[in-house]
Amino acid sequence: MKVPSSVEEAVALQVALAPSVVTTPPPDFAPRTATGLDVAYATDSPLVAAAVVTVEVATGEVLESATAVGEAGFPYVPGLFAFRELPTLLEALGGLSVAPELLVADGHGLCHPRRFGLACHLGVETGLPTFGVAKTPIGEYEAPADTRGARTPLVDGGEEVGAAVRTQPRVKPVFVSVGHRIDLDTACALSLTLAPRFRLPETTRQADHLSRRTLRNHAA
DNA sequence: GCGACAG
DNA sequence: ATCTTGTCGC
Repeated sequence: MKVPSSVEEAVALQVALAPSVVTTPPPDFAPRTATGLDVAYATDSPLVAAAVVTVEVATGEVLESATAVGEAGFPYVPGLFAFRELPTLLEALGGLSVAPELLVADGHGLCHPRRFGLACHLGVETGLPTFGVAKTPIGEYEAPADTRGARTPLVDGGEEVGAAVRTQPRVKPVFVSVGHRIDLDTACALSLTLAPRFRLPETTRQADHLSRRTLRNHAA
């Protein structure tokens, strides 16, 4: 993947790619597995560790994982942070022996100023159904009822760009949005299925742990 | 000008 | 994102 050399170039790339996002799932889409992705950053170096973990949707059991270590070749700019993680994430994905059926990104998809967040970019780049689960919202929303499964619209610029989903009672909701080749209802349903016990889906939890462990091992 | 701003 | 101890709860 080619990393833009300027903010202007990065924005232009997002604007150019955004129209290729598909907001409809494949026919009879019922993934048996889901692959979570996350990246850990080093404190005092440009090193990043990416981890991808494939779990069985029905049980949460880990089936396979892969990692990659690289460098963040782009500064952190809100709205452009995908460019920091994408190259290393794609490299890690290449390490899997079984092709993913569905990607679950750690961040937003259509909930993005140009409707092309990390989850969209990952989806368009790989061609795979993808959605994003973020821990922090962009836009406005009303607090969902305090019941697992409760959901309210996430609105940005007058558009519904995602949903606040309560995966656990008395716990802050997560923010789900479409990445590619999926619809919001399916993404919300899968988010719930993948988070039977904790706030975040098992996919991102596993990927988060593995990326941190990979970064530590790399230092040592 | 000042604060906000996924990870 | 990352820097960090103890503490409450299952």
